[in-house]
Amino acid sequence: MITKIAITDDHIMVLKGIASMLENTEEIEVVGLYNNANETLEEIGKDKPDVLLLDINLPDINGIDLSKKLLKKHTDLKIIALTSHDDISFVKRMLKNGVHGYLLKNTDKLELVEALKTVLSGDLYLQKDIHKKMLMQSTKKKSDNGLKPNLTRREQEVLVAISEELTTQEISEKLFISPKTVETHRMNIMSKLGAKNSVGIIKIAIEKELL
Amino acid sequence: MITKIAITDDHIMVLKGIASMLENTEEIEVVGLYNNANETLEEIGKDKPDVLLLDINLPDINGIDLSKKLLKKHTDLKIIALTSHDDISFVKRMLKNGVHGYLLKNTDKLELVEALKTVLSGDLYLQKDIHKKMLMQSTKKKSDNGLKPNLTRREQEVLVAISEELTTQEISEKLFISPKTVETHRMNIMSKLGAKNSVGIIKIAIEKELL
DNA sequence: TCAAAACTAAGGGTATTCCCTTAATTTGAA
DNA sequence: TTCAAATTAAGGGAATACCCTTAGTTTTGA
Repeated sequence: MITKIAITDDHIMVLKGIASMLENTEEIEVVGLYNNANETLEEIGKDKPDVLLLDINLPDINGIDLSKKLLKKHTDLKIIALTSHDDISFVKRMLKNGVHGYLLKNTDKLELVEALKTVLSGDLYLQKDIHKKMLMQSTKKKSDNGLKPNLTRREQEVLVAISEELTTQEISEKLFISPKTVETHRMNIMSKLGAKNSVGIIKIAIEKELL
Repeated sequence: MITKIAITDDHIMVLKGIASMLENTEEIEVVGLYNNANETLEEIGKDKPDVLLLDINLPDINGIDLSKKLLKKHTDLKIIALTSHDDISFVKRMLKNGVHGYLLKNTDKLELVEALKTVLSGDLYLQKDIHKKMLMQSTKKKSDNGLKPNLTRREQEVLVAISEELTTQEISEKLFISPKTVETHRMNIMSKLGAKNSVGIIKIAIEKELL
């Protein structure tokens, strides 16, 4: 079973570099080399690669939109994102859009073949370095949340009720307290969370995982 | 430089298994073996390990709370979580709580040493299998959200403004449209998302990643 | 046991949201 | 070009949220 590969990158060096790395490999055939997004969209239909190595930074269309479009038309296509370095935010969004893996451009042949295998088997391929960065980033963000404001038991109950889209009246009936009391609690919650209104309460509560 | 290791696990087999795996290794010294959380909390102060291999499923205290407590007292301690298999949700929460790595219990010596090195150098160690699962899970969840209701461009802008805790008046000034138009958009957003009020809009928008 | 924190409640406004309807104008895709 | 979708806008009223203050009661931890 021969695997057909295509590559999209606006730097010819990269294009030829990867192609030559794969040329001497059995089981792998390079069927297409594209310089930009539009060329990719036009030619991929006739080349029919199994896997596309896709540079994220393209001159015409950004990698996110391009991969979305490609995957809509070619549902069987596997896409591996190529990144130069620090565009981790892009990688995250591309993964959400159904991209199957990502690689740094300084990847050696061994890892490249490994990535191709993984992706073809249906799994996601996730290069170590970037993966670590992603997790570091996400854990940093979450610990960056600051201290959890400590809401009282009652405030917590009111918070949950607000998040259930209940009105003050309905909350008061649910908790068997006066609507005025509910309002007091809501005001205190707003002040503790630094929210301007109930929308802010919910936004911050979800952020800080109070719900 | 000798690295001091301690291990907490309620299964003696596991405890001795890991200990013996590491015994013949230079540079690594096992300084403590603990059967449960309380024993760990009591003894770790005098054993002073550099790294603690910590089983998540303990009889007395759960791994999340334990690691939180340990890291509060011993800020230099590195903790690697040991998981039996499918408790990925726990792993996520432990990472948030500052744990430095996690390993499956069927890890071989090589990977264990690799994990120790990584963690000691200040990085996170993330075993491939679990890592993949985590990403699969998170991408699955995100596509599982049901169809994204397709808000129009303008509705999207209004949505963002609402999430910024702006009032109708403020939104109208930001977008250079009448307050009445903003209200119309908000009503349409509510109807499209199935929300009862702005709180619901934000809750659902965050859930479905429209923000 | 005793003070602090939490919970309760209300008055009295003002501001904002919610709801329904109708309709003119603009935009985008077939 | 043409028609549907999107954007704009308004009237008008009821409902709800927001804001500030004060204050009695209950719970709880030191």
